[in-house]
Amino acid sequence: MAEDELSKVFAALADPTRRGIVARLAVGDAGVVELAEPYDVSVQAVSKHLKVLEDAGLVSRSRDAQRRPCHLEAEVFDLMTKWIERYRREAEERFSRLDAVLAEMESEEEPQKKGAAS
Amino acid sequence: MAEDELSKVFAALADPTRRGIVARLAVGDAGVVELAEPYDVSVQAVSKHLKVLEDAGLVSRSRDAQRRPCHLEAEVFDLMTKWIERYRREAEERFSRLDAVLAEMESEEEPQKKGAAS
DNA sequence: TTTGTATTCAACTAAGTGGTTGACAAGCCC
DNA sequence: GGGCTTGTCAACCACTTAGTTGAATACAAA
Repeated sequence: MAEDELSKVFAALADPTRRGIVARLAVGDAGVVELAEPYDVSVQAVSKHLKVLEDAGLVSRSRDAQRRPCHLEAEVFDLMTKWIERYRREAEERFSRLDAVLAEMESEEEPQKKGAAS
Repeated sequence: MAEDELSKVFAALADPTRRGIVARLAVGDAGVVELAEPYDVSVQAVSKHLKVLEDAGLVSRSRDAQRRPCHLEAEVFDLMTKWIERYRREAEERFSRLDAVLAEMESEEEPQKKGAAS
């Protein structure tokens, strides 16, 4: 579940400009023009980036006259962190178990050839 | 630093097939054919996915006869986790400071109009 | 050596992405 | 209202990407 929401979040953060926007929004809400300033691209391009971030749930937007201030939604980060931590933990546990498993395999079965994953 | 290494890692994990491969590799090392089995794509396609993962530093490969077993490199996950946690923390801190800041702004300056980020 | 298996390389295609420019809507301010 | 600012929409372009098929490489086993 949340399978392709996760895809959207990762894809959104795969772009340095978008990560920069996130970094800036972590400091405080801002509008499109303001967010575009540090970059050498058009305001329209940044507007597109924001749509990607919004679609991924990383950013929400409100209304303030003509401005549409962008706000960073921190909760979505949890989704990523959970996914990452899960597999990192598994991989690390497996790594720390390696000696024991290897020793057991060698004594019980054939000397390791095809490996542990079937 | 590590700016576009981070891009590669995020981009690599933005694809559900590649996340599936990572999940599988967390259980144990495996070869290309084995990794391709659960998916409805050609072995060549999976080989390409593995190149992406390898290029992002998420996977390393060794030699075992004709096979090139893939191994999950857990360290790169730290890079992501650090980035994510940094901005999440900042955003959350800012959120929890919001009341105080707002009150101070209203009493000292004009009623909030353009916001805190300049 | 021939056959079979695992993997990659090459060329191609369809779709997606990040960028552009130009036009237009929405809203303040004079 | 007229002008300025903020932001989006539309059409277009260059490039990348995920997939395909077909041929080639590397090695084991017979």
